[in-house]
Amino acid sequence: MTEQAQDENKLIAQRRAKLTDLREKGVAFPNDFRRNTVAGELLAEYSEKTPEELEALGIRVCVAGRLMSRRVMGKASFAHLQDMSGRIQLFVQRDNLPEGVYPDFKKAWDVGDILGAEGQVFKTKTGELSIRCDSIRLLTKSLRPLPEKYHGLTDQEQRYRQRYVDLIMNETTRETFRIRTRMVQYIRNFLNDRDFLEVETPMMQAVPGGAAARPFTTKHNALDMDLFLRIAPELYLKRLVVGGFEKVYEINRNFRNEGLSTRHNPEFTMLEFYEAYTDYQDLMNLTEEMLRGMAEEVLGSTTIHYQGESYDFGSPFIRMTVKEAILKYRPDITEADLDDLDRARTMAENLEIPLKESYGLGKVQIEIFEKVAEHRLMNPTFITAYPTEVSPLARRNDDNPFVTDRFEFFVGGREIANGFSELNDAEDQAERFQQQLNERAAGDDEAMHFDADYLRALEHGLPPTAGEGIGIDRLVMLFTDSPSIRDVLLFPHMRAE
RNA sequence: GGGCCGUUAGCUCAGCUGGUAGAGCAGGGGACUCUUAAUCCCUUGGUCGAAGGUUCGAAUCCUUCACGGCCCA
Repeated sequence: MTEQAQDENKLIAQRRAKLTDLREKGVAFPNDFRRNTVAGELLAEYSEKTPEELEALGIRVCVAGRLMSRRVMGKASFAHLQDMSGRIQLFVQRDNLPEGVYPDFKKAWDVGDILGAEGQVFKTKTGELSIRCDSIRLLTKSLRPLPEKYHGLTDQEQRYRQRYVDLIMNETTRETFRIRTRMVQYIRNFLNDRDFLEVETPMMQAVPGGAAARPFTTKHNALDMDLFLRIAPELYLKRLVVGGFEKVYEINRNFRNEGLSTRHNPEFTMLEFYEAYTDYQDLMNLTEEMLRGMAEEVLGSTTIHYQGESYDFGSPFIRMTVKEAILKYRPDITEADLDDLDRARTMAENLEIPLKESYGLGKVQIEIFEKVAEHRLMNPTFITAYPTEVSPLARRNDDNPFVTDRFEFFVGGREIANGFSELNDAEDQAERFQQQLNERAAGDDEAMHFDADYLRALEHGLPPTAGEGIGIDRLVMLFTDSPSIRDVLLFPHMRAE
């Protein structure tokens, strides 16, 4: 038995028999039907017209799409055809069609089939815009039954595994992915308007860099060489700034070899952009402008409703440092507690945070921040002054080299973006890479690799630059009120069936 | 990784303290020329996620596994 045969059933067998009949009669999968409009266009153009006006206009149209419902009343039927733009009702009458077509429509064709129809636009007695068909054809036989018309497809596993069925059945799914595309288009327009250059950098890298994460490995056979799927494009984009592309961005996939959750998929989409002669403050301003504008344009509102909460993208975004955030949410902790390694470790242990011996003060502070503050950052918030220890690619602050000119951006308790003034001191970068190697040797397999070519690029001179990464999937979750990252990925990663 | 929940017809779901399975929709047959979850009459359809175990008897109880969902780390 073939794999395919395992889920065959009577319904499929009946449809296969109908397809066999079609093959015997001639071309079973014709491709000569041409439509001249779509459902949404008809509805937009003629919904407001009266039946009399439509009769006087006498508009003839050709539409095509999937048969989603059929109500047979003897010698006449109503049906709904769904195309990319929406649904239009068909009125199909035996005596308005060539001999023999109507019985096929009733018996040989099934809900789910792809049809082409031609006729005049009119309104039914109940006022629904419809097409009175005088020609109708089967264009593609569907062999598998669709889910039930009322409840549709609700099983989440099937919605993810068989996204094509989910898209056929669920308008909210279709809308989620349209919004996703509009968001990405908004970003492209926003950055293009500001003279950023969109580029593509390697997905397969000999040295994985730009983030602290475990990479996927692969092998190039001809070169007999191990390669890593990229965890970030960062180091390549900054090489381009060295090369003189002073404003660049890339929107593309990153791959991280981590567990799956409602917020993690092994491949996910990231926007990264870099602009020379700006700093992280400029970047925060740009981010705020972009996200506010995106909400207005894509959702028509600066208030985002997510899982019962509301987030305000219209007011100025909150800005505070890592330490301020900790002190705000834990008034019992003092600044002095955070500035001393021993006292900070005690604080962390009281909070039941597991610490490694190798953690310095900066890492301990961040662990405390993540435990007590991060999940409480609901409205759009920039957190700044990240410790240098946890920011190996960011520029040190001029007044306090313990921290960097870096921010992360949070909404709804979730990290959405990460940006900083870039470290363009090649010698400092070399030391930071060395420190990462030490951490790797100490057992941290997420520590960064030493990238000698990147250092060589920095030695040519990276202009003062700021750069940022924005997680597109999490942003889309927020904008589409989706509880799981799988809801915003067309084909989320699943275990084998 | 841990806890809880789920997996029954193509889909959405019932199935009680164990007695070998049901509905609606879809499908098949019939009636019906303004319906829209069309309606009315008749009707087909199941490896109850998988494998073990307990029992005279398991969809139901137990164990393990698979997949998914939610929460936690």
